[in-house]
Amino acid sequence: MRKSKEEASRTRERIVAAAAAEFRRNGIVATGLNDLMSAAGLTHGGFYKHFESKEHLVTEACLHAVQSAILEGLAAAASEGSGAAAAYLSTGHRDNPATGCPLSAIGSELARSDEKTRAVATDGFLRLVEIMAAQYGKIPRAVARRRALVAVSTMIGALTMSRIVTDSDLSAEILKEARKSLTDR
Amino acid sequence: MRKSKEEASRTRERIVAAAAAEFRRNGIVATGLNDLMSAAGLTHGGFYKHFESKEHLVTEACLHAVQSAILEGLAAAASEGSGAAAAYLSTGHRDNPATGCPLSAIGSELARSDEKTRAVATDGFLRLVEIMAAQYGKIPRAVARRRALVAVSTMIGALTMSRIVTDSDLSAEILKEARKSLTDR
DNA sequence: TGTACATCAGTGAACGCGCGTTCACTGATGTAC
DNA sequence: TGTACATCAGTGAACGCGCGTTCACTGATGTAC
Repeated sequence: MRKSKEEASRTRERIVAAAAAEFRRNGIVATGLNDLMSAAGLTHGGFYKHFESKEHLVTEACLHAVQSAILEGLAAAASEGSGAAAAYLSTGHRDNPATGCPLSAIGSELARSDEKTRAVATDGFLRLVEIMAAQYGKIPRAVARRRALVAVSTMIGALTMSRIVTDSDLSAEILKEARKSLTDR
Repeated sequence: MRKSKEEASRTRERIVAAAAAEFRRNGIVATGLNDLMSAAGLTHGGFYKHFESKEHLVTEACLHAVQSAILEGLAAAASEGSGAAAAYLSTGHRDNPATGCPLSAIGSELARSDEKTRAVATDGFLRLVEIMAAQYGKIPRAVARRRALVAVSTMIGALTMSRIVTDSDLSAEILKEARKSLTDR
């Protein structure tokens, strides 16, 4: 039953993609390797042919999530004139954590993850900061960066809260007010 | 071994307090009832004399966390002139999630909790919003509320990120910039 | 007020279950000659 | 190029463990007379 190198690396990629989605959907701790491997169309036994441990997969899944989420964020920011903040603070993003920003979807779990995973998350955060800073036009780089640091914090906090809150009007209001405060300048 | 009503209700309170701390320290899913009962100085068997299920305890622990965190936040905001934002965005708060705001400590897990728990979290969020709004002086109530909605989102996002980030300078910078942007007005 | 009985807080063993991880096995792929 | 052998991706059963939950039991507390 050995698979070709090419097919094996595609399998590995499928596991990482499934993990990136499931972790964001259900949380890291709450997602079992069994569910994960089933989601990737495999049996659980083969997991350790690809990864040393669940912890290692978490790091890779986080990297995958950051990269795909950033790519979509960039695309949205480039195509619309409304910018990255509006795309980030949309109800579409709120309602689809599995394909969205991991900093919002699993933020409090990332804070308890190992150094490597947190380094990957840090990198993703800084890329988001740069995307925001790049939108501020002709102000000094350092000033734009500082403003973007706060803007991205607002985005992450607002999206997280919009998912917690039980009142759907309040949820929409949080997103709207955050959007307004980040785009009215 | 029956205990008096009074002692029993003190025991119950001890379990809730231990849960509130442990959930914020280690996360909800990652905290077992066994650890929790030990932390409260009991054996695990007695848990169901006080609570219907872990889920019910989560709701109560969240309420406890919200109330005590708010009380401390209020005290800090009242005593210092620097305001609630400065207290919230301090390194002391960042380094002690077990006694801090649950929205930052377990935000992404709260988003996946049941309706009741999320209602408690919503209430806590709105109280934080009111505390912030009350600091804005003589602007219309609705305007202050909208501004506070964004301010609290920024506080939650910035504190969460300051705990994720692997670079301690960056962590401090996130807190500092968020503090500046919320107090320089 | 004192006595007899019911209640129930807390203990500790046990339940089934799913977790992360390991392992013997299969058989197609890759490699060496 | 063809053949023989080693490699290893994936399977499925099994490992020990801790999870949330249940239960029989103990004995002090609460209650009824």
